[in-house]
Amino acid sequence: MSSLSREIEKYLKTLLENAHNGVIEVQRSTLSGFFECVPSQINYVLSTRFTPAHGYIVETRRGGGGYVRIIRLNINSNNKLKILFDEIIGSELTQNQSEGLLEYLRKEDYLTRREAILLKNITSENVLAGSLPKNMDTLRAQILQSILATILREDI
Amino acid sequence: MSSLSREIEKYLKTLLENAHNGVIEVQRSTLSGFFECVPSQINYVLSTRFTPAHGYIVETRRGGGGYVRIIRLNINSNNKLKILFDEIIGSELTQNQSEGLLEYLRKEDYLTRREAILLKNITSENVLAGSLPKNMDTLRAQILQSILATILREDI
DNA sequence: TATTCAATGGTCAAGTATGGTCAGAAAAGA
DNA sequence: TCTTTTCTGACCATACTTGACCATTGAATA
Repeated sequence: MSSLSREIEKYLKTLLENAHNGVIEVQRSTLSGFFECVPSQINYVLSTRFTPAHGYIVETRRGGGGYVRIIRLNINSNNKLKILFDEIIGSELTQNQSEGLLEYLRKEDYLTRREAILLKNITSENVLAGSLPKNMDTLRAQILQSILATILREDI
Repeated sequence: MSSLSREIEKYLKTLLENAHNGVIEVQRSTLSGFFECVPSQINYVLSTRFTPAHGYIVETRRGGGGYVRIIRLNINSNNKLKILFDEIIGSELTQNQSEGLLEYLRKEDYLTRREAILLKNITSENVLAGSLPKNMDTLRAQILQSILATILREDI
């Protein structure tokens, strides 16, 4: 059972796929009308799935003729990779953010599908389990275990 | 008399049999409703019968539209990996050991050269730095940093 | 020009829908 | 009986949805 947010996300990403320059413009009210939800639902989707960490920038404008513009970042054109790198140094990333970033790197073909899955699993809660492991060697074992499990998967 | 846990286990494994790619998705609440038990019973079954050691990976998501995804591992054809896997469970690995293991996986063509490098860097002392990071989000940032650094390398 | 106001979009907190954890009770097995 | 496994329920964490109220913009109007 997919959530509304996921539907809206999918819809927007389809629009972006079909846009030649990786930019789309929509109206918040129109979108929310289409999906029969409150307008702020759109904001929720944007703020959880179209952040810079996910590889997107959102620009908006209020008032008459207002709009929501979603821009998919393209690494090649503006050295985004190095910028990302700098931004991430010394920072913290939630699972959602790191997942988004890996997905982005995948989409930009900096990672293969398998690489992305490997890395996503490693940075997931299950591996970096809720509580911090006692020491680095334990953590390493958990990571290697995750790697082996991924290699063993039938569906990739 | 078969226990409820065994029933649930059997049920899930039947579903997996009928799934094409060894992956199924269920909802915890639906399942517990079906078997008329408390939701946490499902967790019990998952954690006692669908662990990586048993040949399964479980991925979950909370919140609206949440799910429990069970992925069957392909252990039949890969005895060597399975043995390795069992050895690692609950153990600890020094950097040297994990590097050796990755090297082995590379040599046996379970990993590409690039994958091996990515993973080796992640499990190196520099990333999983001597002292444990303050929290998971910090650790994730360190890992992503390492990934980006590897991607940026021109020699692979 | 200054003011007003309709048309947009933004924020935030509360409510709902999932799933997770853990400790102790109950049941089963040795 | 003693131990292990199973079951239960109270409490927790995360993700999604909704609605009341706020802010900005541009066009119409005074």
